[in-house]
Amino acid sequence: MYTITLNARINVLTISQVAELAGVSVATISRVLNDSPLVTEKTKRHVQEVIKAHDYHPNVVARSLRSSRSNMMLALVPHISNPFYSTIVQGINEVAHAHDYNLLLCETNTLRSREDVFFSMLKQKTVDGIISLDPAVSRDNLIEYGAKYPVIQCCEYQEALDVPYVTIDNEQAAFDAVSDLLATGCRRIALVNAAGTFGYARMRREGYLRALREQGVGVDPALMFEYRIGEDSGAEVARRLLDLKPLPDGVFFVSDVIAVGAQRALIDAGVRVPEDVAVFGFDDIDMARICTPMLTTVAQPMALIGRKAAEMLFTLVDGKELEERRVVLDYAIKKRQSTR
Amino acid sequence: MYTITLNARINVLTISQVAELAGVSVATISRVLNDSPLVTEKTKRHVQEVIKAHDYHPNVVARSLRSSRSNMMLALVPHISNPFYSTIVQGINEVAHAHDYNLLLCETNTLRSREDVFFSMLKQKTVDGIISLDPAVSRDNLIEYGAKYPVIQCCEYQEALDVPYVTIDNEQAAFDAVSDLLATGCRRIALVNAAGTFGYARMRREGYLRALREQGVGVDPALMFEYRIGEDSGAEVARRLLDLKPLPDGVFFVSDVIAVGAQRALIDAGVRVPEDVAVFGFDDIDMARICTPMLTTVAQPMALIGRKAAEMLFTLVDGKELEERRVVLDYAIKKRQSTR
DNA sequence: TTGTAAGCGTTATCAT
DNA sequence: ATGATAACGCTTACAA
Repeated sequence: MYTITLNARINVLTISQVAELAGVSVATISRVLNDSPLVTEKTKRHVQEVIKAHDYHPNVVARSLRSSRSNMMLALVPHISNPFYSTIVQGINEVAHAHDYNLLLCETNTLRSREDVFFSMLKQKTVDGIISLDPAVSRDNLIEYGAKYPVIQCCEYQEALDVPYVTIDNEQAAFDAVSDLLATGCRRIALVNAAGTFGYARMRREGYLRALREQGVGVDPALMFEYRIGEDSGAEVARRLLDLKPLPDGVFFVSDVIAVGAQRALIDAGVRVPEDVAVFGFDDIDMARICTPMLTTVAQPMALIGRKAAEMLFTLVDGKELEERRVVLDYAIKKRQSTR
Repeated sequence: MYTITLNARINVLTISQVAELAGVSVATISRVLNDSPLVTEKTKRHVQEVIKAHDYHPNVVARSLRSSRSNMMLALVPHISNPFYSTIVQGINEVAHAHDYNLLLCETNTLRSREDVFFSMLKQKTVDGIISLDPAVSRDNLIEYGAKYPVIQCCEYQEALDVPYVTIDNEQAAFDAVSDLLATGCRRIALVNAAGTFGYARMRREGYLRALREQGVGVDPALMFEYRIGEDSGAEVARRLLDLKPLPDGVFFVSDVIAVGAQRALIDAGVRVPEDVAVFGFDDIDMARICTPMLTTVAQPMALIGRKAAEMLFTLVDGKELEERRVVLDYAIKKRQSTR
């Protein structure tokens, strides 16, 4: 005999109530719910009818506790309001929903303590996997959790760690961008880069240096800048650029967000773009096609990157082997008005 | 060879193991964990040391199953990559983290089926509360769930429903914007609005009409447009605007995202802004200060709106009474270059 | 003040 | 093929 206990707040059926309604055991209900082949077609149909008739939905928390599966994945981003990240997240979300998963959105604000909390959710099975978009993510967590749980590095990655990743060829993309700047006559090309602790920043700097070297253009350390993500704005970077005498004739920004802001400030200061200074961005966010002049940039396939990362994560979550542990997607140079 | 071992409980202590390590019962551990006053200072300290020494973290799923509290809240947004929403979400997130809560980010893509799934998480205690940013959210869900669970309407709201909300005075803001357009000489002012099914769209239209009426300017239905959120781009809207003969001398857009895109297309078509057509936006997203000409707009305090909504939600989650169930925050008119 | 034990709603392992 | 029942890890009466 089953006791029927109604939820205090609202009439939410439990599996045992459904069992009683259907005249079978909870085990049978559970089997139908999980598509077990051990149920006759007849009882299966009957149970499904009862479930439908009473609008029963299994309790996901209980299921998660018992089965150690949460149907939830986590995306680690530095700041969600950054359009570069939010577009990738949209791609991740598409795939997550297709797999009947939900996305826990976690902003680290590049704080280590936050990050630790999020990674520990893997142990607890609060989430089944993590996609890290955070370039500041710690090696330790990546090593510790990446070895035991589904973890994918997205965009930023640490090669040595054997944690699967999806990215573009940052060095070559930067090389292409700077080569284009050189080909259109620039000779004093500034580099506005993220912190050198980030792999993508190092690789883009390599590409920048290789392009200069290949054209026999000398490197001027005074032209190489670093900005702090989430702290320095494009306008601030522009001020530092304007202090340069003479002005550079081209600037390669490793982020569109910074590029459009700096370009705006440069123009306000009377600089002509691209006549005085050519501006090259990176990412191809919406703003790049809306600012004036429209920004020449390296287009990253952001939604695709997100979708791919999510698909890789699900392969891991399903306990399968990844065909490619290192996925390098194509980028594209978008020539617009901010360069010659 | 690299294999992911799922369901393997590695290194994860349970409460009973900690109890054994500390030489007390699980109940005592639980009491320490939950700050119960029924534990002596001495045992409390001892237990805390053991917890710290072994890096024990309670399993949140089990806790959630038992206590019907998930420490998770849900934000319902139409599209996360829309900068207006992502900035509000950032505000929500700040408060959530301060309360030791996590944010489940749910994109409805304005799909009813999605929405239903998310609301039903309240029943299951998968989430403790919902903040809806979706203007297309259904009355039914708001009524059904709003009466029984913590639900806050954010920006968009349905007055009649008695579900608490935070917003700005949309009618007055639109009135102010259009009045400014009129004051600077515009007489043929177009309205580019969201679907009339949305409350904020109706209220902004009211403000538009009141401003015209007050200045004795006739209303021309041919100047009133509707775009579909997430489908029509600013460029498409601009095309429809360009079909108008003669062109309007001012346009009031109820969304910056559409305004900056349309302005860009207008300029590309040879229209001078603001000389030929003045452009007024709404929201004050980052792009508004970066596009050329810089966009005159109604600034909504997005991060503040998000924070306020989250605080209200927590009041409800804590079972307390809301001091204000209808919060109307201040907006500000930002005059920039796109109007005269 | 501390311990014992009964759930929370599932899934999975036994029997039958 | 189906049913009874023991976990999953925690909170909380109720006992001691």
